[in-house]
Parts: sequence; C-alpha cells; structure tokens
Amino acid sequence: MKKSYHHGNLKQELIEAGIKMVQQDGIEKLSLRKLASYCGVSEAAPYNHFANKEELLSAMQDYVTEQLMDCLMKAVEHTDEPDSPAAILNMGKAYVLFFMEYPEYYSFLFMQQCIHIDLSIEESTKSFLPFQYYKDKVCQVYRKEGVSEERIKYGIIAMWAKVHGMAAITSMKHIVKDFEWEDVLDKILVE
Amino acid sequence: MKKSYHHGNLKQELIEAGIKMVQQDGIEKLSLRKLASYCGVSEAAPYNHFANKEELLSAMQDYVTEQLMDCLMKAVEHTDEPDSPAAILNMGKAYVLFFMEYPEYYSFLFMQQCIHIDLSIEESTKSFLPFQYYKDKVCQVYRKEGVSEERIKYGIIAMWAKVHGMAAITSMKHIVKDFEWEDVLDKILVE
DNA sequence: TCTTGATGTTAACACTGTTAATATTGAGGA
DNA sequence: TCCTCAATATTAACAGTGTTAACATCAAGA
Repeated sequence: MKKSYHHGNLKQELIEAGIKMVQQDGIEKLSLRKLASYCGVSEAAPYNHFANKEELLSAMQDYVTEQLMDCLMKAVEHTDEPDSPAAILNMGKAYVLFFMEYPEYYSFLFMQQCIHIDLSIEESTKSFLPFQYYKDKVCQVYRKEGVSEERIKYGIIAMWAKVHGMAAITSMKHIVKDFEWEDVLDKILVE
Repeated sequence: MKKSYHHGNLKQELIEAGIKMVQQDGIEKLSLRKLASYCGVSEAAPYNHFANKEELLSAMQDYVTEQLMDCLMKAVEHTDEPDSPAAILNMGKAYVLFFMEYPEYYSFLFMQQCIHIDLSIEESTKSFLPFQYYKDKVCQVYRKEGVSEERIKYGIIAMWAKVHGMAAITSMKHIVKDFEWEDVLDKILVE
C-alpha cells in the first residue's frame, strides 16, 4: 500500500482539502504546510501548482463561489415563476442560508487578503459573480413589474445590503444562537 | 535624548499604534514584533501587558468600538428630536460612514479571530455595544410611534442587516469606486 | 538603604511562507 | 525499445512570526 512519487491530482485535492479545513477550523488556522502534509505531500509541493498561498486561497474562493452560484441559480429555477418577485426572495433566502450552513465561508469569501486589486474584476476572482447575478435578476424582475429605473438602482443596493448584512450577522456564531433566524427570514427580506 | 529603560505608557501606546497600523495596512500585516519595534521596545515587552496577541487585538477592538459608539451617540444627540425616526436614520448613516472613512476597521472589528466564545458576551468584548445601542434606540422610537411588538422584532433585524450590510459592502474598496454612496445613503436606508 | 514587584531585555523554541538545488517519474520521439 | 525532458516531487535552508524562560533594570515603599 505505497503511493507513487507523483500524486496525480494534487492541485484539485489541495483546493478541496483546504476548503474542508476552512470549514472546520476557519481560515486563520489554515497553513500551507499542514495542508500539504494532509495531502500526503511535502511542504514545497504546492508551489508546483500555485505561485503562493494567496493564489491557492483565491482558487479556493472561486471554488466556494461556484457552489454559492449553484445555490442561487437553483433557488431561482425552482421558483414557480422565475421572473416574479418570489424569485428574488428565494434567491435572498438561499444566499443567507448558504452562509448559515457554512458560517466559516462568510469571512473566508469576503476577507480582503486575496483580492488582487491590480487586476480587473473579471480576471481577479469570481467573488462578484453572485452580486452580478443577483443584480441582473432584480433588474429583470423590477423592469417587468414597471418599477422606475431610479428606484431600481437604489432597490438593488438596498436589497443587496439587507441580504448580505443578514449573511454577515448570522455567520457570527455567538449571535445566531438566541434567535430563530430561519423562521423570520421571509418576513425580514420582504419587508 | 535617550529614553529610560522603562517606557512609561507602553500598554496604551501599543493599542493606539496598533490601530494606526491596522488603519494603514490592514490587520493581516500587523505583527507583534513590528509593533513592539515601532514603540521602541523589545519583542517580549508587550507580554508584560497582554497575555498574547489575541488579547492585544481584543483591546484594540474595544478601543475602536468606543470610537464607533461615540459616533453613533453623537448622531442621535445631534438629531433635532432624538426620539424620532430621524434619529434612527442618522444613526444608520453614521454607522455606514464610520466604516467608509476607515474601511480597514470593518474587517478588523468583525473578524472572528479574537472573540472569546467561552466568556459571556458582556465580559468578552465591547463588540456588541453598537448593536445593543441601535436596538434599544429603534425599540424606543418604534414603541413611541405605536409599532407592534411583532413588527419591532423583525424591524430591528431588518434594519440592522441593511445598515451592517451597507457597511460591509462599502468597506470593500474595489466596489466603492463606481458608485456615489453618500448621495444615495439616505434613500437606501429609509426605503 | 534595601528589597521587591513592575517592567524591560536577550536568547531560544516551534511554526510559518517561500525558494534553490536536487530527485523521480511518465510520456513521446529517436 | 530506449532516451530525453518536462512535469512534479523532495530536502534543506532562510527570514519572519508568536511565545516563553531566564535574567536585568528601576522606582517606590518598608
């Protein structure tokens, strides 16, 4: 039962094992050396696949962002009328519940550490895909409902702030406990 | 121009210099050794005042939280009628603008790293004072306005989520640039 | 004056990210 | 089939980090 010199799928496993570790202990506890050791590989091996720690974290963020995007898109698709305000509500709920299920993801996704400001948004990370998706959907629905462009503009930000704020708040573990968040999520988001 | 063996005011200077460094370069770049050196003191000196790095960070957070509290309280006091909905609006604006002025404070204050879950909230940090203050003020105003207790309960969370979410969003530097946030803050918060 | 507790220093430890030099392998061209 | 070489792994080293133990300095009160 010996393993070969070459791992075979190290890049992907680094990403997935890294996310697992973040999920369990949070981003602060994650070290490249522990991660490499967990993958059964030496401390310098990851540098064959990522230029540095930041680049690996960025890849991990992209991976998680894709999961979140799946979540949001499914929420819309499973709405009876995907063009209705109900779709927006469901998307907002999905967003908050995603971070409620994996509280460590929140601070991991939105920490500034590994956002490359020098690059354009498109090239840097996928961090903004969810916001983009949310924005487009709200636009679409509101236009169909005949809301004015002026109100749409503010509505997007207001709605996004509320949803993102709920995610931020509920992902603080010590706050979550004394409130039945899921029950009141609807009422809060439609208000 | 030599300084004495004993610093004289090290504890306080560590806190304030630390905050200055966070403000400039963000929390990730802050190291105890650099901070100690900046204060003209050896690497082990801080350990006479703080058990570990976490405890120092916690003291720094408390310091910043007090500044934020001042901000919020002044916003209420400077409102013509401190019991009116206008006070809530002003408080919300003050909250967002505080983090807009010092974007690094946001991730510093709300990172989980130095929150001691084992302790009760009161003893752990002052992190929750602003929320407490906000909550109490909203309660007071809404009761005076005759809002039902049920709606107050959800209103607090909804409002807090929006305000906190706005702070979270605007403190992401790369988003801020293509939007005139301050102009639309009113409209978004009253909506 | 002398002692003592508060506060400082130095040296060492284990751990981190990162790099340079080197080793191992698998796949494709001779 | 063999040989080469690019991809990928390893080991050893470096500087920087938080932390601790052992020791030094000093101010203030007995």
